[in-house]
Amino acid sequence: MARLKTTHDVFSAIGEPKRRALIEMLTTKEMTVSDLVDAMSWSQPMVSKHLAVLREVKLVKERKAGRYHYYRIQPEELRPIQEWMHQFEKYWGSTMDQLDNYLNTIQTKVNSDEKN
Amino acid sequence: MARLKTTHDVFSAIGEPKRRALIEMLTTKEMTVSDLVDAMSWSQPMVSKHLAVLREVKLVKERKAGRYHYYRIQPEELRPIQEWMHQFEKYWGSTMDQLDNYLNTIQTKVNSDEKN
DNA sequence: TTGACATATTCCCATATAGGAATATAATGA
DNA sequence: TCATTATATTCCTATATGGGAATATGTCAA
Repeated sequence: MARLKTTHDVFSAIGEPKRRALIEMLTTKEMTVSDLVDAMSWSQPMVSKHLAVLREVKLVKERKAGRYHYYRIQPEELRPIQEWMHQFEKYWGSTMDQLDNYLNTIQTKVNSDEKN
Repeated sequence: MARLKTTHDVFSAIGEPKRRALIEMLTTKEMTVSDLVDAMSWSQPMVSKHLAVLREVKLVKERKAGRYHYYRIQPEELRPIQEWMHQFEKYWGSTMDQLDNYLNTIQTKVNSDEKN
């Protein structure tokens, strides 16, 4: 088969840098499509199409007011990512360096049982 | 243009569920390709090809010992994701304790739903 | 009503997969 | 040397883009 659809899940959806940029832009405020077109300097169809992907995975929510469509982020939908990262945090504590040390320690132990 | 290469960055690389599974499997120990083939029940070329993507974005590191190629996770390469997520933490609370509570709540809810 | 504005969708195309199968490369041991 | 084992790469194909251009849909205002 080919690659997964970008709308398969949140991980796929945020794989595209432009969609991450949209999410960042929407972090603090609700914005219309044309607000986003101005802010990002992309074509209007490009903005609409990336928003459509984010909408499908529910990372953004649309609120229509006449001609204007206001988009806002749905941060709770990012939880799967946070949870996925969380499984690594339980090994590393607060810093990446601690995780490194932890992994080096246990992997050294495992290696004493090595095959060669 | 077409879609970004999966090796474009860490975000693209982990968009594929199988690659996330490999990373999870490598969290606690170094493993050879055949270890991973056995653990995941995928074909050997499939494992090797997904590892190649992870290797290219430096999420895993290879250590060759004779015929065996040991792979280990490079956790510091997950930092871009952690940092990107950090900006949203304020929406659900920044501590892992709160995340734990959230997860426990969900789990409890799921369990009680199953009983009905 | 009608033109202008706001947004979404469709068409087209070049590109990059993911997966299966076959094959290549490399290291080992008898 | 040669068969076996371990891993990587190549070939093939169906599929899904992301971007540009054109167009459709929806809404408002004069």
